Amino acid sequence: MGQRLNGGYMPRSYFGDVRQLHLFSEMTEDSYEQLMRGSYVQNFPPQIDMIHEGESSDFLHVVLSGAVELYASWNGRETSMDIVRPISTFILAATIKDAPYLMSARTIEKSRIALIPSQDVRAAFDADNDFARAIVTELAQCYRTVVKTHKDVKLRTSLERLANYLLRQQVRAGGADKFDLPFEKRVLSSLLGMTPENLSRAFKSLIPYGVVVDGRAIHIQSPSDLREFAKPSPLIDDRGSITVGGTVGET
Amino acid sequence: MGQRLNGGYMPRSYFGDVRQLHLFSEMTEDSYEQLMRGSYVQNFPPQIDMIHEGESSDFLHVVLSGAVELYASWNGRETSMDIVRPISTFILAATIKDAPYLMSARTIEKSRIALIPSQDVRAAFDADNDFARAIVTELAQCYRTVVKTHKDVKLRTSLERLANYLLRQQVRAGGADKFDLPFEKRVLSSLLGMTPENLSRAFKSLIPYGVVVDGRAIHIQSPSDLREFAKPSPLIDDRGSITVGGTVGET
DNA sequence: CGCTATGTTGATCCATATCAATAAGTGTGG
DNA sequence: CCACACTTATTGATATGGATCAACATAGCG
Repeated sequence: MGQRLNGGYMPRSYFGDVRQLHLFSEMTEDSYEQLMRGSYVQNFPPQIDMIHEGESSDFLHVVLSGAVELYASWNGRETSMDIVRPISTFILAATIKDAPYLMSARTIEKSRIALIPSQDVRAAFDADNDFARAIVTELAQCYRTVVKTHKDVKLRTSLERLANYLLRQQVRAGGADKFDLPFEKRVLSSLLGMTPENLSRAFKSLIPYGVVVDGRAIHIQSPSDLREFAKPSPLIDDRGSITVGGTVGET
Repeated sequence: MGQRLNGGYMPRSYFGDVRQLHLFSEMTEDSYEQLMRGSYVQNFPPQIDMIHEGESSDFLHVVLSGAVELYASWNGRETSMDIVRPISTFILAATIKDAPYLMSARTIEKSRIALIPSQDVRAAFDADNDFARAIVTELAQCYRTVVKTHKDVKLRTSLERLANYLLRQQVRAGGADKFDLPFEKRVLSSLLGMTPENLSRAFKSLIPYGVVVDGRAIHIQSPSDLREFAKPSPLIDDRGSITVGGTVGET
């Protein structure tokens, strides 16, 4: 403990950013100061591997800016599991259980990451009852999100997953009929469990439903047609949409 | 509240069975008595739907005997998500979040189920700090199990999933080279994300690796050959194996 | 401005689903 | 306890979603 890599101790200017997460907002000031004392902030360029599955979980990570891809590998294959955007934590479960990471993480953009020593998180968990309860809420949320993702994969074809993904993104874009994909199509294809080639063709297949694609720009010309095809369900597609500092919408 | 369906209040004879779950073992005697006071036990025949996805979560369920299939549906399709065996709880996350069930549940055998009113669970969660911490451990466990299942589906072919499933079952059977499938092949195929026809052919494809199947009886003649093909990974295949009252093996 | 990574398109292959028919269990009631 | 009925499992034939391989186009980026 105490070894500083780069970036040094966490500047107090970030204290507020991290604190606004549900996970930390109800902690006692004491516990929070204690946690931050051993934490630090690092800046990463894009495409940097931060953690690798199988390693022991030394830090709880908080994405302050940028974007992080969680992915998994087996037998030479690789798949994207989730994309984490500010301001959220990741690998909380591994931290709490003091168990190896189940997923790897790499930046997909230039990112600023807060690193909180796992043993400090566990100490706060033991000492602070409200923090323990906040972790329950967070983990229940994470659990339900993975269950939804798993239903998505097992119950839908790749075309249906894409259609529903676009509708979810439209919601995140505030309902606008034009928005940009938040990352490369290559990453999207892996996230949706398909190949880049298949994704390319899937976009084509959605033209009859009024989906127009130009690079990363998506135009949903006829939301009703797309919805009729996609048949979105709150039990799969309602994901916690984030407005900085608060989760909006029950999940 | 207070409406008794059938089975009446929980007989004290079950108090110990439920208490031995990690989830409840560290509760104060007070909180535990409080929880049990409003709970009851019901016996179900096989193939009975107990809860349906989308409903609000009125009870935390505990499987005391038998087996329960968690499954999910969308647009006329259905898939098995997990099988819950004694003694375990299910739908804890929905209970805690007071959110709708994401999965349905039906008995696959004659089963005895304890029903604990969700509001009592939430009350205990608020009042009992140790219980809150036990829930964290349980949810982290659940989360990691779903992540593993999701990796299994996204990274492996159906044949590879079957091979690894058999190896996991072998572990559960204490390493014996002969054991029985714990439920119908139809259910197994859905759990593994394939059709019954495909499962039937998959078993055939494993013959070269020394897998002999006769009804539900499995004989793994050459574990080393099967392992060489299946390439099991602790980051996917180590699932919490249960010895009544305790989880054995880190997950 | 050219290199390299990303994305598209076409041809083909493979895994898995579907449809159809049969066989084998399994449970139920006479 | 057996016979029937119904469900589950197997097997074969075929269809299809999606992967792979290959070539080319395009877009970022240094």
